[in-house]
Amino acid sequence: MSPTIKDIAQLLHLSVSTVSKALNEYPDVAPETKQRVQEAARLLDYSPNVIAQRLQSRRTGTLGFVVYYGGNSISDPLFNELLASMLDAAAHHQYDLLVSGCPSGTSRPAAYERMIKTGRVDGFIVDGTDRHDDRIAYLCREEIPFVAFGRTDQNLDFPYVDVDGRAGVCQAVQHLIDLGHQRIGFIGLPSFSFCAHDRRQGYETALQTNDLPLESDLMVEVEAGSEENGYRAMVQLLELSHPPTAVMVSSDLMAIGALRAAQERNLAVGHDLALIGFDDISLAAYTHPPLTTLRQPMAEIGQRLVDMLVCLLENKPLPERHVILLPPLIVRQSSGERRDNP
Amino acid sequence: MSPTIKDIAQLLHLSVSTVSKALNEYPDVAPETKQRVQEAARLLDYSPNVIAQRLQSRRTGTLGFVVYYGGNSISDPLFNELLASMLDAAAHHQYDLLVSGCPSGTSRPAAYERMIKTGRVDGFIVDGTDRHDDRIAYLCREEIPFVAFGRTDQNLDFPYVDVDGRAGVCQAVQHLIDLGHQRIGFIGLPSFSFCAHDRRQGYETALQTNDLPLESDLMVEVEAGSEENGYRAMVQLLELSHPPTAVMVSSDLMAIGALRAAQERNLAVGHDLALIGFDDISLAAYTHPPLTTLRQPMAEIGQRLVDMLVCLLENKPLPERHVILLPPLIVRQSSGERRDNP
DNA sequence: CTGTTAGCGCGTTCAA
DNA sequence: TTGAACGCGCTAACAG
Repeated sequence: MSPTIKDIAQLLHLSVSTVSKALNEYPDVAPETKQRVQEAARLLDYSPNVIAQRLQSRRTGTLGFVVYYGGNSISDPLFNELLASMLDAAAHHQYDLLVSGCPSGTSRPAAYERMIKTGRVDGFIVDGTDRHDDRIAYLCREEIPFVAFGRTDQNLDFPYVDVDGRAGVCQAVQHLIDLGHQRIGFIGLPSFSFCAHDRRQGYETALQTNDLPLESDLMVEVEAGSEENGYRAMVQLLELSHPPTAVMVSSDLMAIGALRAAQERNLAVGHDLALIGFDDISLAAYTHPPLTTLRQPMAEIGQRLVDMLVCLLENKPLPERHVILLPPLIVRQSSGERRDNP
Repeated sequence: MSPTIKDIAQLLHLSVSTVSKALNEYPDVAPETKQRVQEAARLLDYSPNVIAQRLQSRRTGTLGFVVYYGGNSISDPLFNELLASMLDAAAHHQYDLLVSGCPSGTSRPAAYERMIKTGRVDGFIVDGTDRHDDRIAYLCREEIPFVAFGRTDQNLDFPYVDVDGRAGVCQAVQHLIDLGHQRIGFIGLPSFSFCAHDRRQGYETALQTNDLPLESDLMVEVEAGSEENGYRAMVQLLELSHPPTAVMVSSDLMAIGALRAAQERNLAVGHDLALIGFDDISLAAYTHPPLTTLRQPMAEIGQRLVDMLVCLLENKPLPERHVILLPPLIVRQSSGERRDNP
């Protein structure tokens, strides 16, 4: 086994507590013994047992992150980027990140309850909020530290980071209108999710601002943001007697499915049909044609989430309790050029 | 704070050890007291403190998984699927999964050393092996329990799960030859990685078996498996004075970049040019045209890795120490129809 | 069958 | 400046 403080103490004929102090830079220890202890620690290749430290400090130094296989959470291409940035930030603060699946069949709050009650983690990052989110409600009620990526429509005050999907989509749809489009379709994510609703509002706002009618035929809502569902939704729009000339799609994955549906009907996207996605996954630049989309700044989001949660856990004041980031519109070729009025 | 065994003991006027035994289903405790204890535990909503359990048992019940932001590990689209299946399997065995980034600037073995020496984890899953892998060498030397996804060319015996890239690519290239292709290009991953080398061997074997010449012009090796690099490699192949009529690409991400390069030159992939990828990421079915590729069975891989590691940690015999899975060839449209001989 | 005692490895009193 | 004593919450050995 790896050496303990006790081993160092015996080697140097010192007490365990003195060695502990020396290793933790306490002021009340002779410079000389401190030196000796630290040398011995290096010699024996000593590493503190974090389990023991955690038991005694009653803090785990661990952030919890619960993912859902079935849902959109882990299958989202941006998940990787989020995880990478959170790992980076957590390491920077000397925290571990415990990733846990939610066993299917159990309620979502139960997964969080288990992790916190058994003392595995000190707090949570919550990803992918719903408009009415039982996890958020639970965590607020129990006063468990957490930061969410996403807002809710519940009347609860909790710290979050979010992307302004409404403003983003509004800007994107305005871009389509500026290019000369009048019939613009919308493919939305399931509306129980907050961001789905948020993005849809951006679409509606943009149309209303430009005195364009809202037509329910032009708005399709899918069950999950897969390529398959994007494909199907696009087929549905293209089969309308009076199909749209442009479509705002709520995720890049769906946009790629939509692209394929258009291409199978020999529509040249970027010319016959304008398409805009959401996310800016790395593949978006490599579709044919490259996808115009709204970029989610995942690196910043992950870092902010972790920074905020660490503040909460260490009782430091939060610089900002609510962070809302604007997703920049990345114009590529799928949205096309200015169009002659029909 | 959440209640402890001590709280239950005081409530029932029992000793701490009796309560502990009752909760852990020890035989030497009166059925009646066991009943009372378990009722009280439910009443108080007791959960055991896993940190304390770990300290006393000297086992963390945690599997370690180190990822690299820079490398291919976390940015790989299959990473999600691997993680999901590992989480599922780990939960099934009652293990936690601690995901940790490798701080850039430190050596790779150092990340593993830190996790095991500080007692954060009991063992590791290692992903993305190199032909000469310093992590594997370290873990073998220190006799730290681990299972690798991937093999190495070092003379070390360790448990692993791997995909037979050689046989897979060989089959795919044979498929191209059977369709009538004679000039077949190859886009490979960096050859320090084992699987890159393995796949390349499959390509070479297939050509040799069919008495086709190996031409170094037709084999491109990139620095990392990104769309961008696939794009560039394909441009390089297409600019040859005598370009290939088919290309085997070592990853779907690169294949998507390659697809785009071909399309920009107005080549109809699946007709003018055949393309086969590797991985079968979910998007592969939604490119234009859909991508023929070799499927990596990630769900099975993740589960096997975890099952094996758990066996190792619990000193159970390993059913198989070396598992090699065949990647099935998924024929879609990018590889095209049978071709008239030129 | 139950309770007492001890110890996992560490940090933190408080005397000496 | 050092060390003895205690406790974090739990399990395990041994007495009773």
